[in-house]
Parts: sequence; structure tokens; C-alpha cells
Amino acid sequence: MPKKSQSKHSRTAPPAEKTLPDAALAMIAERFRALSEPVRLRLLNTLMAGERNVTQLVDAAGTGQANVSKHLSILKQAGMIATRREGLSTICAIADPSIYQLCEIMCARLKTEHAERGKALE
Amino acid sequence: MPKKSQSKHSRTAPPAEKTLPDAALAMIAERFRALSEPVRLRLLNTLMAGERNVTQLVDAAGTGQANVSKHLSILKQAGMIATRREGLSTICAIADPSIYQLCEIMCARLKTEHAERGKALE
DNA sequence: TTTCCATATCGCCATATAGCAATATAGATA
DNA sequence: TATCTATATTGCTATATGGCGATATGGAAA
Repeated sequence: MPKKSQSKHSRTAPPAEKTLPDAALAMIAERFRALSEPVRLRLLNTLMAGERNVTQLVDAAGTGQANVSKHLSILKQAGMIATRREGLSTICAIADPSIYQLCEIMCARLKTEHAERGKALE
Repeated sequence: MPKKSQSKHSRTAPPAEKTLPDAALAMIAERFRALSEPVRLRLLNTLMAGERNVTQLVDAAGTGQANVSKHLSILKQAGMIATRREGLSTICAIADPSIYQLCEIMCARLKTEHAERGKALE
């Protein structure tokens, strides 16, 4: 079994993780890239409040319907949302619960940096 | 201690977070984008084992020195690494501890999805 | 000083991607 | 059937980005 007993959730210290294979890095990068676009983050942020159809998401996104459709397909491809057809509309929902954690971490970090910048000016 | 009791890592449920302002989404997207490149992830993954100078990172990255330098400046700009000069070389270190958590979450998610794909084939 | 080493920057090319307008498709209704 | 609605897709343009080779810069050593 090529499975080292390695990482066990340390909170801030280097977990001494073994170096990851290129294939894994590529997959991770792809997932981060799906999150690297403000419109897509707006879509996810909207979906955090519950399911929405595409028209509702277009309203929330502040960009054209074609773009929203494209962004949704990217998020779907990355496994972050799921869609189902309901009559004429396509209902979207968050499919990847880790999105909540990722956003939390990023927001917390932004606040921290902001606080540090403020402190540096005192 | 700046630790809200608010979010306690719910595993699947929407935390009913309020909708974020566009400026916040742009900043979050920028941070995710810094992580959306395999070479940059390789650099961070290498730095997780400890400080390295640029030459060492070039060796680890498997791409040219000019590219590594550019990638490092992107990571630095995003606040994810810090550099200091030491003689002729530039020493790099991880400056943003949240990187460990982000990578852990992504890796865990990849494993989960892989497991689900496997199950679907049974 | 000159020379060498480590790193940063520049110019170029190729590719990727976001936005937009127009069109196509799926499905409901008349 | 025809028609309307919601969504997806296509074609296009402009911009951003990664990789590469060449060059410039900072700093130590001869």
C-alpha cells in the first residue's frame, strides 16, 4: 500500500506534509481556479442562502445570462454545484460543502490582514 | 482572542452567511487565483517543509528561473509568502498559515470525490 | 576595479478566458 | 401545430497569463 501515515490536522503549524504529486497539484489548482472569479464567487455566495434557478442567479450576478450560464457550467464541472431540471428552469445548489469552509478561511484571513494593516499605522 | 463562536465547522449545512460586498469577493477571488496554478502550489508545497532560497525552489518547481521568480512575486503580492535577503540569495517562507488549512480541505475533498467515483462504479 | 553568482525584469509568443450579441435548444402553453 | 420562456451554445474580441530566452541588477569575491 503506497499510503504513508501522514497528515493529521494541525491547525496552524506546518503539518510536515509529504510533497504532493504533480497530478494532485493540477487537480487542486483546477479547483482553486474555479473559485478565482468574482462572478463565480457571487453565484456561490447567492447559493449559500439556498437553491436558485438561473434567472435568479443572473439577477444576482450583475452580468449577462450567457456569462452566468458559462460560469455555472464551470462550477458544475468543478463539482461545486449541482443542477436539476424543473419544468423550464434549471435549479442550482451547492454540491461541495467544503466551499463554506474555504470561504470562511479566506474571509477570516482578509480580516486578519486588514487588522494588521491597521495596527501598522498606529 | 479573536475567535467567534459563530462558525463551528458545520460539515454540510449552509451557515446562512450574509451576502458579501463586491469588493470582498474581488479580494477573495484574487487570493484564490494565486492558488490556481500548479507551479505556485508546488512552490508552496515545498515551502511547507521549511524555508528555501530561490535556487532551491527552481529545482523543485521544474520550470525556468524567470518563471519561478514571477510566480514568487505573485505569491508575495498575495501575502502568502515572505522573503528576506541573505547574502546573495533570497530566502522564502510561508507567511499565510491559512494555506495549510486550504490545502488540507482541498485534498480531503479530492479524496472524497475519488471515493465517490469509485463507489459509483461498483 | 573586474568578475562571478543569485535573482529580478523585459520582450515576445501562444494560449486561456471573460464579456457580449446572436442563435440554438428544451420544454411548457395555446 | 405554432409560440413563448428559460437556458445553453456559438462566434467574436480584448485582455490576462504562463513559458521562454535574453538581459539587467544586487551583492560577494578576486
